[in-house]
Amino acid sequence: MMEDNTVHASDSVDKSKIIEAKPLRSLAPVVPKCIQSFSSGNYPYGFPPFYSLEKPHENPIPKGAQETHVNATATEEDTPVDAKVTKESPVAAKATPIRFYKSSHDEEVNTQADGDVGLEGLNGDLDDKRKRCAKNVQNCKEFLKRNKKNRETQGDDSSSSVGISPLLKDDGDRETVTHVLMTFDSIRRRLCQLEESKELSSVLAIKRADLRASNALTCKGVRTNMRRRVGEVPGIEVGDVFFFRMEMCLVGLHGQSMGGIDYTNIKDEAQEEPVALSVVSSGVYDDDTEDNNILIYSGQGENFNKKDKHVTDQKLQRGNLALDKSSQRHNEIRVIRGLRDAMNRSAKIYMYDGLYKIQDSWIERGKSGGGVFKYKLVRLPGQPSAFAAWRLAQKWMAGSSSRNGFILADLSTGAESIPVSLVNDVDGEKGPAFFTYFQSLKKPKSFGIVQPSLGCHCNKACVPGDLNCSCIQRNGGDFPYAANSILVGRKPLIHECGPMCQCFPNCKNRVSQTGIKQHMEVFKTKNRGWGLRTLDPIRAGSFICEYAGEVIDRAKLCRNTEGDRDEYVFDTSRIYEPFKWNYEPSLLEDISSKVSSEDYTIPSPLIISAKNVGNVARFMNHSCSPNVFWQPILYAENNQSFIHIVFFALRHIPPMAELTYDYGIVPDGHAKGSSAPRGRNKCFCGSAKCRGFFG
DNA sequence: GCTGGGTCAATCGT
DNA sequence: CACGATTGACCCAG
Repeated sequence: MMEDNTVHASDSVDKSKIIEAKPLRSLAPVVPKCIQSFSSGNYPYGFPPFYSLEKPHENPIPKGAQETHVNATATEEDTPVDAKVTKESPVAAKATPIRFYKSSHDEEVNTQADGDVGLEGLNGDLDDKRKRCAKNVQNCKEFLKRNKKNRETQGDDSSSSVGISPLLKDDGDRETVTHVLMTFDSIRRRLCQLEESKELSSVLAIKRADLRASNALTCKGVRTNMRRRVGEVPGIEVGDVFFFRMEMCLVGLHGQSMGGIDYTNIKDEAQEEPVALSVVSSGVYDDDTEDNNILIYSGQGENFNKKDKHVTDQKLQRGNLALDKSSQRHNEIRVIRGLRDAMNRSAKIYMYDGLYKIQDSWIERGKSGGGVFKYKLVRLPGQPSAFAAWRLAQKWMAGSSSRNGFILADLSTGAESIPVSLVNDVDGEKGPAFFTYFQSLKKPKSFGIVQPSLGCHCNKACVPGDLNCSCIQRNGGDFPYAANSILVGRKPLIHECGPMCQCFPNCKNRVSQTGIKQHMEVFKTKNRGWGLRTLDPIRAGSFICEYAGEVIDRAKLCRNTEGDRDEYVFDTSRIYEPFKWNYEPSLLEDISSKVSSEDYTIPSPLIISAKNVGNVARFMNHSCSPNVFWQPILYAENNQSFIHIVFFALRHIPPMAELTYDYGIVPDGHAKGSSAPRGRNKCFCGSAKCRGFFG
């Protein structure tokens, strides 16, 4: 492939060349489109006041917020140890952001004079409105700037309940990385929800929830691995997936919010030179190769000078220079591989593919004729398969590659719109015991909760922010799902639209009723029987599946327990360790702080047996640090409402990862006959937080 | 339902 | 301390 147009960098490049600085873009004044939104709707602020359906004591209580948070998070692996030590700090207590707009919530009226533009001019003339909007935008920008300035002082505020200790901010660990990522996404989801329901006036429109969420975290010091480093990053594992560039910034994997090459200057004896830290290959420069252990990475820099319309060569500076130096030093470089999201074509998924070293570099003629730097990165041996495994999984899904231990293409035999494959590359077992595949609940006639009002009367689909929709009302005014059917937050009960509703079946409030969306497979584990794993990367909050099966009563469960044990039982009356998944309101002080309980409070216990009838959920194993959680969901069918147990992704899940949830613990009183320890299973989840048993 | 151009933006080194 | 090179994420027109 080395042809005439290919020259080795070391031979013929004038490394002293310096690029001409030229602006690539120009800033234009922004005129907000604010007039329509102010005049729309019957209510002055765009939406009517409503009363939360939650119990009153579940509403925000800023007073004890610190303690509450600590308790709520202590259970999951997302709270750094140091963050639990909350010493009194007057700074933290009075750290009030400058509010630059009025909240749309009546009870959250802005009292701060500074930057308060208010909405009292709503009835003024259009010019006045436009001016106010412009001022609002101005204030918004000032706010962000001020946030930036405050970072150094606020960022060190480790006494804040949400902050991270200075030590962990420099060098993280797995727990902290997970905590930061989950906090980021919880806020991002909430911002999307607010934006989609138009609870914010259009001047405050959050076009980029990812950036706003990241800004909130940076201001509060919820970051980790801020020390820039060569090589591996503590707490980040090869194969981890990310859905936004900002996520990688926040956990110190790749410090550039946009740039593909991250580098830093390091000082040696009297010498200072740039070295590369990480590169993101996102497919825009066709740097793909057949061999997944090799990455041909293109240098940065335009090949076309827009000013004088001349073809230019890339210069050996910035990222290119850093890559060159790293090559000479034989430094490790982290590689992040990006691919289009198959579920959401406009989005991208990034996977950390481990450490590489530059083996070769040269200059090639690009399509426009200008010189382009090329770096051949080779993956270091001994690392777990990540990107390669992902690509292989894609081939399996496409059916273009055969595989070891393949038993069945579709275990659901067409019941699911996406096939569920069955594989065993561990031993000779040909498959799990016989059962009937069924997607939902089979319930006795006696079961069901009759509700006075059934179903909404929306025509077409239910729209977020439409408070006339009775289903949205039942959800406390919130639409439970954000774009891409991502669950925004956990609640004791979520109300979906159902067959009784008049909205179309494609209404976005029926996420749990449309079947699985991920490619999954049932596989034989080494020590836990059959398990369920995903072939697709899964975003936090994604619907996975319902726990399908037969609704049974406790008497029947006990009968089963005495004979051969029913291992395929879901029982809501078990004890489930609480964990925090929803957004932390104190990170969104300037926007809105509606909190809902994350406790499981099922009115009457629900027991589902998937022994004879069930879906993929029956294969999900237990873990003490799971990546999936369950959420009760209610909707009406046949004049009755039923609770369904529905699983969602707790965090981002890489392809080929096993899906697990917490089975909970059977209360001693229920372990009828047999003594508690005997009724319980030894846990093989292998997590650091393993309780040792479950069930 | 896809593509392509336009817009606005966070970061860290210069 | 301000600036600028980088190209992501999203939106809307075609």
